[in-house]
Amino acid sequence: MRRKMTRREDYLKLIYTLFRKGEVHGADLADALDVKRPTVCVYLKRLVDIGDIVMDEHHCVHLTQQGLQIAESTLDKHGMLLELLQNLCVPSEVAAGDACAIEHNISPETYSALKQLLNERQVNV
Amino acid sequence: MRRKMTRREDYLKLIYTLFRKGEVHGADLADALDVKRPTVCVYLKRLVDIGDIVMDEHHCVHLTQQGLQIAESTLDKHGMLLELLQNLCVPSEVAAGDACAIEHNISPETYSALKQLLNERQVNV
DNA sequence: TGCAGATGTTAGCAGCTGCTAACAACCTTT
DNA sequence: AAAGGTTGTTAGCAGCTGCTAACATCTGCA
Repeated sequence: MRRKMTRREDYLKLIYTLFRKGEVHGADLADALDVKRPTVCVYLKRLVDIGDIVMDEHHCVHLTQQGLQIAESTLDKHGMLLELLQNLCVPSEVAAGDACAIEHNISPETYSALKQLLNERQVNV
Repeated sequence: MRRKMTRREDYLKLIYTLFRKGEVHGADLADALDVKRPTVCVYLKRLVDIGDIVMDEHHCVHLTQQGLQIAESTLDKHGMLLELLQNLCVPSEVAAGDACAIEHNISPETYSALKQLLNERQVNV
């Protein structure tokens, strides 16, 4: 029943975001995810094995095509949920947390339905 | 960030539901949750420790006030999410799965906002 | 050059959730 | 009463995610 993509998606999402601002190191991820460096180090090796990322010679993290696809898909869901909740007047802080928790667990059908709902509401301002 | 109430809420929700139909045994829970009996047995002892349930002399499970409150709250969220998703034309099977995954992770603010949205949509049929 | 601080890595631990194997306890059925 | 089936329980294992302690590596500054 549970999809268990939470950790993987959280890492890839963050790597994608940080990458747009410059090089991505393990310590950056540890700070942003609020976990310790060893935790990140171990899991990054996992992501390399899975094929979501590659490490360059300076220990910088780079997304593969596969990792990029997952990151973008997750960020897309996150953005949609965040906008929708904000549109429904949920405070931004709370909406961000809920979007983050929900994004890993919605089916394509629910995604489409909520996105359409959001579009309708944004038109009817 | 994560609330980690998933397992507890799933058990209590199910116990509540099964209890309305008769006595609740570990084997019933194992069947319904699609896990093995030892898994249920061990976790039921945990729920007793936490104070969510009590076991009677025939090994039947009973919710305490605390467990009842959590079960009802979870079922309430589940029902709201299910109705909302169905209202948005998400197929019932899929909606049920998503409701189950989302129900453990929404803030009171989001709950209220979604419930209000559902009410508005049900009025405007 | 040499030290200090940041970063990466390894080893070992813990809690959660699940499993199988094995045994105990009970109940039916012959 | 013996045999078999269902249920409960215990022990030991595994995978996930996190931690600390300790060590290695690198980098910049004095």
